[in-house]
Amino acid sequence: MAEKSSSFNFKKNDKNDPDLAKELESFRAFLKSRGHRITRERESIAEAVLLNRGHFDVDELFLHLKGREGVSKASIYRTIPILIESGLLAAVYLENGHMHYERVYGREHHSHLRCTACGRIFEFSVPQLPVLEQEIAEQEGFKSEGHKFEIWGLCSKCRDDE
Amino acid sequence: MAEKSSSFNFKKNDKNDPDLAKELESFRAFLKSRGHRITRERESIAEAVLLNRGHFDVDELFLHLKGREGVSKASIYRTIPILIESGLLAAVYLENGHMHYERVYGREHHSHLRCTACGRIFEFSVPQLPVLEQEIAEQEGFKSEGHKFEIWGLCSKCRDDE
DNA sequence: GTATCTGCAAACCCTTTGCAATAAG
DNA sequence: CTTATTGCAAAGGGTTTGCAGATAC
Repeated sequence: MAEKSSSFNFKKNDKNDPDLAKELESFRAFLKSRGHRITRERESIAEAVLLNRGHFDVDELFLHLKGREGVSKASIYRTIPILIESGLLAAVYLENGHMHYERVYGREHHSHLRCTACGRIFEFSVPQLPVLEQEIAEQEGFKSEGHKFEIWGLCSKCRDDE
Repeated sequence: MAEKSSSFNFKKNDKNDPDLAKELESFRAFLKSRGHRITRERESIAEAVLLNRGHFDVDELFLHLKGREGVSKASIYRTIPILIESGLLAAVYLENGHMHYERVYGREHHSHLRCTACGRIFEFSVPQLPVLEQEIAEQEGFKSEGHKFEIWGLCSKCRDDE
C-alpha cells in the first residue's frame, strides 16, 4: 500500500536504447497491420510500458505520463487492450482489487511471490511449469494458451517484524 | 457468460448431511471465538457456501439465497471475509473482472483450467504443486501461505467449434 | 439493556462509453 | 477530406460504508 508513484520504475536514461527503438517500431507496425493509427498518445504509452520494470496499474501509468504531454486515462484504458494484443503487455491479476500489468519480455515466463503483509511482489521462474501446463492441458483435452502460478505468504522482512 | 443462476450447484437434499451439521457447528464456534454473533444471515450464507459445489460470485450467492428469508448483498459482502478467515471459503480470482469464490474442502488443493472461449472452469490437481510452493518460498525466504495455479486455453469442445 | 448486526441507499473506485473537437492518413 | 482517436465528463458495475432500526446475548 506504500509507494504509489515510485512503483513505476524506469530503466535510467534508456531512451536511446536501440532495443526500445526496435520494439516501438514493431508496435507501430502492429498498429498499422490492424488498421489503427499511430498517435502521440499510443507512442507515449507504449514507450512508458517498454521502459518500465515490474508491475504497475493504470493509475501509476497515468501519473507517470502526467508531464507536459499527458495522456488521459480514457486513452490509457483504450490502449491497454491493444498493447496486450500486440504482445508487449500482460495483465497480471495481483489480487489487490484492480488490474496490474507488466511488460512481456520475449517469451520468458516468470511467476510471482506476493507478501501478504507488505504487498511487495517478487519474481521467480520454474522451468518445469510450461511443461506441466502442456501436460495437464493435454490430459484434459485443452489447447493451452498460458498459465499463471502465484505464491503468497510473508516475505523475509515481514516475517521478522512479527 | 451463460448460466447465471444455474452456476450455483447444490448437493441434492443434503441438508441433513451430518458433515454439514458438523461444519456449521465449527463455523459457529469460529464466530464465537472471534467475538462475532451467530445470526440467521451468517448461518444462511455459511450453509449455502457449504452445500455449494464449484465456483460462484456474490451475485449468484445473493440470487440463491433470495427466497423467503433472503440476505442482503451488504451482509454477504460483510460475511465473506469471515468465511475466508474461518477457512471455509477461498477467493479464486477467475479473471472475469470480479471475484469468484469456492468452498474449501479440507486441505486438498486443486487448480483451474479456464476456457477462454466459453468461460467454463475445469479442475485438476497436481500433488507436486504444494511441494514446489514450499521449495520456492524457502528459497526466497518466504513463509508461504498458499499458491494458485491456473491454466487457460480452449477446452475440447470450443476447440472443435473453431 | 447494550453492543453488534442488518438492510438500505448512498458513496466509492476502477473501468467503460457517448460525444464534440482534434488529428492521422 | 474522411474517419479514427482524443479528452472530458457522465454512466456502469462491483464493492464498501454510514446510519437507524433490529437482534443476539
